[in-house]
Amino acid sequence: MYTQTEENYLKAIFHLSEISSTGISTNAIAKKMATKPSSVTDMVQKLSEKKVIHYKKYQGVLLTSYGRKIAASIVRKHRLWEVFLVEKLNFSWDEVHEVAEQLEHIKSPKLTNELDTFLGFPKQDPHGDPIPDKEGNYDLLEKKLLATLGLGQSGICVGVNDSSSDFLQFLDKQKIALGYEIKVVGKEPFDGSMQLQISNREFSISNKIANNLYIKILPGS
Amino acid sequence: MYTQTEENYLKAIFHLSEISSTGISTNAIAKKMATKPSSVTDMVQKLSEKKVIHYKKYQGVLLTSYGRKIAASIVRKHRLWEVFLVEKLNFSWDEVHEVAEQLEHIKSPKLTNELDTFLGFPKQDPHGDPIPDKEGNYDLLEKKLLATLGLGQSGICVGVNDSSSDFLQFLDKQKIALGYEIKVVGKEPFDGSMQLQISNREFSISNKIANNLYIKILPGS
DNA sequence: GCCAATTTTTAGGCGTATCTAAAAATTATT
DNA sequence: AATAATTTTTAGATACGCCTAAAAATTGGC
Repeated sequence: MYTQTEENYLKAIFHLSEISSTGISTNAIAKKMATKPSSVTDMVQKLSEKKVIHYKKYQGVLLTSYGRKIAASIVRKHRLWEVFLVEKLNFSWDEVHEVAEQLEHIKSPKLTNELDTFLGFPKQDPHGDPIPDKEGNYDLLEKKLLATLGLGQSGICVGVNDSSSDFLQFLDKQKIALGYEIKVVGKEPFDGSMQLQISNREFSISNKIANNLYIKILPGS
Repeated sequence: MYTQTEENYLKAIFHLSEISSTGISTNAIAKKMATKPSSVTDMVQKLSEKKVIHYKKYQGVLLTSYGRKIAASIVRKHRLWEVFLVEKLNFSWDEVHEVAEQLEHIKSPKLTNELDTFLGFPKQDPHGDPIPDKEGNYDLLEKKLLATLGLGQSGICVGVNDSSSDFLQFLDKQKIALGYEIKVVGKEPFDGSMQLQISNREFSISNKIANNLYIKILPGS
């Protein structure tokens, strides 16, 4: 069994591993965990003894396959709870993270799997991130600019390129927000503008807008 | 903010207060928490500094009104989660406690209140214990012998007087179990036997049986 | 390839929550 | 009321997770 702190370190290393494929540095972990590098050294030595990470002095760490499985199960719980909070308890996109950080540490395989069933086996969380299955496997969703999507494709809005207040206010006015599912229902070759559908609402945006919105493609679209 | 351990001590003192109305002894708390009396002394000194209990050396402890409110909010969360687990996630009566012990420490007033709404503002948990409201108020349900119930009254089966295997096997055969709601639909003056209804199933039991089953009366019955 | 800058580790300390063993206070017995 | 039994508290120790300060190893610049 792992303490909440150990689980948080595993999760941090898991997320850092998704970016850099080399060994994860003590400093990188310290930054992510908002602690000091010396504390990280203490913890990675402990995690190494527990065989969940590979660690050699001064060489950074990597998850063992065992450690990766544990980390994935924590991420699975985190994202399932996020879906629950948004879909069943009227939480908004930006309120879920803090609570899910707590709920992800609840230890009960039955709870996790029944929750999964209750929610209808969702494949993505409200931010468009994939939910690992019981074995820890998940689909990597590709992040693209909205402008690159083809007709009929849909995805979840996950970020902006330009964060000027003009642009953010435009998004607000059009009721486009992170976490929304957007479907491309038309593309205008002449000016690159796009016809979009968000929850049965249709409207069009310019090419400039489409080049400033990041989207995660939903599989099978 | 309180640590999980502090919350568990508060809850233990809260439950012990429901029984004995005098000061709660160090030993009683140690027994309930499965720790040593010396550990309890350490903790009650800390809780006393935080003004959640009244404590004078060698004289036991009592919750302050502030402490009682905090304890009630933990019990509220525990029991709401129990309802959730049983009604939404197919947990059985006896599986919920361990998981609820973890879930009760999640800190998010919005979560608690939305959960309450989602569940339709239940007044009892699956064991028939009352769920405190936001202010920490709750109805005390009276525990009675089934034999003392009047015609038309109903309650939740919460315990047995006689735990001989003969008696427990009888309950099993009749499909009577803790947590079940029982309604009295007939009383026979001649031999004191009773006609019961459990989830649309009707059958009768002898007076001897009725004198060995504890029931919590549901308000308004 | 050497020296400086950076990163990482070690050493020693702190607060929490626990324990055991022993001392102090209370309660019960005669 | 004095002593015995019990309860409670204190004292000192341990594991966890964190810190600061200093030492050691690695990396980068010239």
